[in-house]
Amino acid sequence: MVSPTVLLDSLPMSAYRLDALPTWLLSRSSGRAHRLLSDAFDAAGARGYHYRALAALEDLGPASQAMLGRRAALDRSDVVATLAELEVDALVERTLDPDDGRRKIVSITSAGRRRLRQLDDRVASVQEELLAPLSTDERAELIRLLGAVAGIGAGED
Amino acid sequence: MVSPTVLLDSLPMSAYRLDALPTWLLSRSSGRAHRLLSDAFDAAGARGYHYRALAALEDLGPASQAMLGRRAALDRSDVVATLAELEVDALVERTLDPDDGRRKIVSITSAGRRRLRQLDDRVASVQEELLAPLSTDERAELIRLLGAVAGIGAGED
DNA sequence: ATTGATTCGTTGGTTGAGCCAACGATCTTT
DNA sequence: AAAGATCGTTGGCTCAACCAACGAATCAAT
Repeated sequence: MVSPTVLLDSLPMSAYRLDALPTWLLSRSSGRAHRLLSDAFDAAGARGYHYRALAALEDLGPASQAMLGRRAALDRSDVVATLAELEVDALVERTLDPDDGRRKIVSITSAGRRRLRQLDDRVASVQEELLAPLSTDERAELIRLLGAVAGIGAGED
Repeated sequence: MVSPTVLLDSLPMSAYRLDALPTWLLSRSSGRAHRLLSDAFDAAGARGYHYRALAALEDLGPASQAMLGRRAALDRSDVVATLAELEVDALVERTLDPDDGRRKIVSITSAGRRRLRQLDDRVASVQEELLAPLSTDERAELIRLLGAVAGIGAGED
């Protein structure tokens, strides 16, 4: 364990210590992102969980609810509720897994794909608005650094 | 308004679209940061609001509750509750502002400063753990980029 | 083959951060 | 003097995230 004061001393100084604190900056920018996304989603009558589920589903292909939950970072119980909502509009389908009686295989429907494309557009607009202060290179760098911090691609199944 | 598809096309590709989405990466890393901080704080019998208030107070010097709330991004009502909790342990003091009957001037006490130093150590450890995958240069760059995205230093009073 | 552990979907919760509305009191603006 | 803004305070609300427990099904290990 490195001495706790080492990092802060090497950080850019500000009149206000919070403004140089990575966790604080993360919290603030994530909060802003969340606000923008929320607005965009409920202007479309959707919620964040819907997008995460649909996007993960199209990427995964037909998958069990448990797999879907892992991929979209949704608790099992939240997957249940989310899928129930998506099923109302026939955006997803559930069938029993013939090879494993515990599982249900979830698939995105063509209506779901259409819906996902709508939401993708709105989500892309939010990225644009959020990253407006950054150049193209800076955006790519930010994504790379955040990926490392978030532990993406660092072997979870 | 830029076409929504422009950004995503210029982004690094991943097998899973969420993993290339800035808002998603922000949410994930912020979530991880929040979890680490929460654990650190309640191992010390504190909460995030306490640290934010104490840190902002030491930086600001004696300040009104409204000013404190703006600086620490706390709602007025949350400032009230937080200060009440801090006052129990005499970490802050409140006096009426002689120049403005609406205001109360809040000051951090020496006990508050001692407490803040404890929490600062724990917070620094969390930064270290969170940023472990990054080099020193990368950490500085991440802070810079997040500052821009969060709109820090972009003129709020 | 039976037992023990694990996984799956589901139900029914809890927590905490972030807000919002409204109020009386006080200041500021006109 | 009147109208509007700001202050601290009370009492709420929402939503993302998470947890515990359950019966059913599967898997692992003897």
